[in-house]
Amino acid sequence: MEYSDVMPDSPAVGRRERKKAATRQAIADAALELFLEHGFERVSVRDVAERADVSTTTLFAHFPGKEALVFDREEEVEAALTAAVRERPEGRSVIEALRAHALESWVRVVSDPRLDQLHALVDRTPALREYAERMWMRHAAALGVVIAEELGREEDDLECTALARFVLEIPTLVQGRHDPRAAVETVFDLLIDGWRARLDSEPAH
Amino acid sequence: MEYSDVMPDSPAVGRRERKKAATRQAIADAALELFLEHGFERVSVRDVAERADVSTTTLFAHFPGKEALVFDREEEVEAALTAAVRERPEGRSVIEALRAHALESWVRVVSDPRLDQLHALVDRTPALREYAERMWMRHAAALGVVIAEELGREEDDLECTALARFVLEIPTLVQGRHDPRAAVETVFDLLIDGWRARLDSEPAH
DNA sequence: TACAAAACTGCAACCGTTACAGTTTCGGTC
DNA sequence: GACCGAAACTGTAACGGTTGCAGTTTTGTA
Repeated sequence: MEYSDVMPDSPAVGRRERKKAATRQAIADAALELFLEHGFERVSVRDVAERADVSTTTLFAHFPGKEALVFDREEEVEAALTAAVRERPEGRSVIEALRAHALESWVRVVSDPRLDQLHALVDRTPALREYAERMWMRHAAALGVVIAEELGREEDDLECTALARFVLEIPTLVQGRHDPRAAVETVFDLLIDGWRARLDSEPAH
Repeated sequence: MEYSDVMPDSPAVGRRERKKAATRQAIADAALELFLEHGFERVSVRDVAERADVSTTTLFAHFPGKEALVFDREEEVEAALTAAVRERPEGRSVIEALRAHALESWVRVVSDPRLDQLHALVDRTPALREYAERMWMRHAAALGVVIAEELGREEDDLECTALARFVLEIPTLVQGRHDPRAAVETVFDLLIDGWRARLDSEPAH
């Protein structure tokens, strides 16, 4: 029995991992700061590394590329997505769960000014928009698998993977519309009609 | 009245444009040749320029980037796509026209060995696959507009733009399945159910 | 024939990214 | 508590895509 077993609250992680996390955070902070101030394209990774007081080599040891400096925390997004499906309330269909999740999480009225700034930055930077879309669509695989699991289908079931991809298209589709909530609802209505009596054919849960 | 007006058959284009086109073709040919022989990543744009006997500056005057060397002729693809909708046989719905087009053009049993090689090259090169998908999805805007026109909707009608994007997802969705034709049919069935009585509500043509 | 635009050139530079070879720091082990 | 191997970090140098620039050649046209 060891100390970390007795005190699970305190960081079970040693100095090493803490320092690593600190470095990563310093880099991300420096990047965001510089990007917001001067724009993404006008800041070089060398600038970021300098500001974070690390070598560019170290920077790339923590982030796979320049764009990734902005999109930290992608795993959390995917986790929330799959959780929304997996832990949906009893009796609610998969699509309804996704609709609820979309309305809650994607169309939020942004209040946090930091997130707001970040969103504006991504919005005005084509390279970041493209990167964001690529990252986003990579969740399709995971989402498709979860949906298939929940419905007792094969992992690569076409209807499930299609549903996953189509749902993930929604943010792109409704972006920039005057009434995003209504737009989300409309698209989900389309999907529900298409998948009606197909996804229900197998009992959920 | 000028010579070119009397002889519309003969190239109305002068030596200048002809040479320009020749240069472009030489570059594209050199690129494809080298890429097929050594692989995309192991050939530099400087190599391509050298083989085509032009400067790299000239190369980038003709193509916006390395990947674009492979994807010539994207306008033609988009033209075929919109034409499939616009010039569909009398009485056939937009979705049906797209389904037919998809089955004809996207699931072709490739016989041309050149196209086959090229497809294999793209398939085995992640950078090219991503680029191809990005290019492909850019057609969504044009397709959405055409669909909206055909149905007498607003240009940015949500249901039309959504349909366009979903249809263009299909190649990605059915890629690598044992029966692509059946997969295409399945997805179109889903879409038809979703859009039934929505797109028909406005008379086409 | 003369002139302006367009195509092309060579070169140098910037930037993202990686390889490399070495140093420091840390965690666990005898 | 010294020791060892792994992991984090460093600086430098390079590679490859891309662009800017200043100058040369080619071409259409007045």
